[in-house]
Amino acid sequence: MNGKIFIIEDEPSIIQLVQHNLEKNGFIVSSSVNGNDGLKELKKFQPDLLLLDWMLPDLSGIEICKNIRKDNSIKNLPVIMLTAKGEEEDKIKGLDSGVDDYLTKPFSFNELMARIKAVLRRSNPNTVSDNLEFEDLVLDRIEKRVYRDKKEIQLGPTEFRLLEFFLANPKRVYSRDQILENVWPNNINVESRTIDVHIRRLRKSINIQNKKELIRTVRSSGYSLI
Amino acid sequence: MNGKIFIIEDEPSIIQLVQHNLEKNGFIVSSSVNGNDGLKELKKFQPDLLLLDWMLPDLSGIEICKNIRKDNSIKNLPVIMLTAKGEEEDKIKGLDSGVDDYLTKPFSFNELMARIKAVLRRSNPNTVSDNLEFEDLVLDRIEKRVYRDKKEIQLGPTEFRLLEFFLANPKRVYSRDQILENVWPNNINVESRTIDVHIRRLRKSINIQNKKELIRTVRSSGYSLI
DNA sequence: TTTAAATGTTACATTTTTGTTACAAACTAA
DNA sequence: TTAGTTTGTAACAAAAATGTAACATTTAAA
Repeated sequence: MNGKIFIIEDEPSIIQLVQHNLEKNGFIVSSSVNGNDGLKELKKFQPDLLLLDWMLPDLSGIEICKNIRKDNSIKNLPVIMLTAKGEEEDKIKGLDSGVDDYLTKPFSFNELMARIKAVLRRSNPNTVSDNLEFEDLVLDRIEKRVYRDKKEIQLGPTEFRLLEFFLANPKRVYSRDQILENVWPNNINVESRTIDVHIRRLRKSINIQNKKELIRTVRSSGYSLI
Repeated sequence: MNGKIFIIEDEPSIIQLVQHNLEKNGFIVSSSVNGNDGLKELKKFQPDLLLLDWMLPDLSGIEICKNIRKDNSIKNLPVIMLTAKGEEEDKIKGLDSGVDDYLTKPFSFNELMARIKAVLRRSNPNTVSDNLEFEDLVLDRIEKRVYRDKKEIQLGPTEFRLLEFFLANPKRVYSRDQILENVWPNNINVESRTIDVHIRRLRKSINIQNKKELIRTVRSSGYSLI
């Protein structure tokens, strides 16, 4: 993955979080905290996609979007709009102001990632790769296969999702709660110990002889790759 | 089928639709929403055919076409022009500006496909094939026949469509929903178990002794070839 | 109309996946 | 060290997904 993404969002903590995660996924990211600066920097940066906050201190997201559609040099830039919950969602749904997709805060990073990929795939099919890789581990989302050291490994559905989740941000430590939220279907209640068991199953599957352990336990925090 | 097609068209929804369908039919597709960018990207992409909108925000289709015919490196690129209904059709008919064929919007995808094939067959006979192949499996769309290991196999209509669908992207895992959407006539409601049964029928038909199973079940995800 | 083919559905057997528990082992802090 | 906490592991039962055959209904063909 190697696209460029620009963010216009006035909440620094969101920028930081999203930017950090996107960069880990191989994107090149730049950002701005208000609309006017954003529009200027946008043109310099030439992104493949724009993440745009709905409420900004100066211009609204809608206005920015209209400006973009009018400007020939960036007319076709795909835009994903970010809205706070309840913040006139319907309007956005209704308007075809050229927004390619929108997302309601708070959103999970996985969801954002999925949308980004969908939008990029539409506009620029070569930007997105559907393989997740980490060291000698390869996960093919299209064919739903996993390889370690070029040899295929059989995983159950939950193990697959679990690994997919970790691979999006290798090395990052996830708490059991975070894992639960992102890997299990919504609103499903499972004991937190369940995760340990699945981790154990995943470990069993992806470990091969003479190769190092890939899943790290961080006591009282959670798990991560490497 | 393995040609590369480039699209210059300012209406994203048309691009999306056409691109998606062409890719399903095995073409590699790239696109641009305006003339100037299009001309540049065209040369990089080296397509076997160009779908060109008549009305574009910057250059007109005609101008683009003239540019192409002047440029030695892409001089012979076949072009199919797309025109909105009533949009000076006659002019196009009359002019020999090097357009190989033209099509009036709205057009059916089947019609587009037929023209593309016709044009490609003329210019580059090897690009077009109406056979889908995968390993020792051959599906002939014209004669509606299927062969495994050179021996003909009898399939029911649904089995045929099912196999045709899988063959467009072998190895790719499709969910039952995706299969439903693409193989069954629109808006038809069938139980998702129905798919399993048809898969089973297809399997029964295409499996021959001593040959490996061709349809893979991916538990909780769907099915794929190989 | 009669007959055969194609299709959708259901029921049941089989296999796989999953969640939970119980206990052992490892770790931490006092 | 020891007590308390956290994690690893195996086993088991319950739930879910899939394969298969049989049957009823629809559609097409003769």
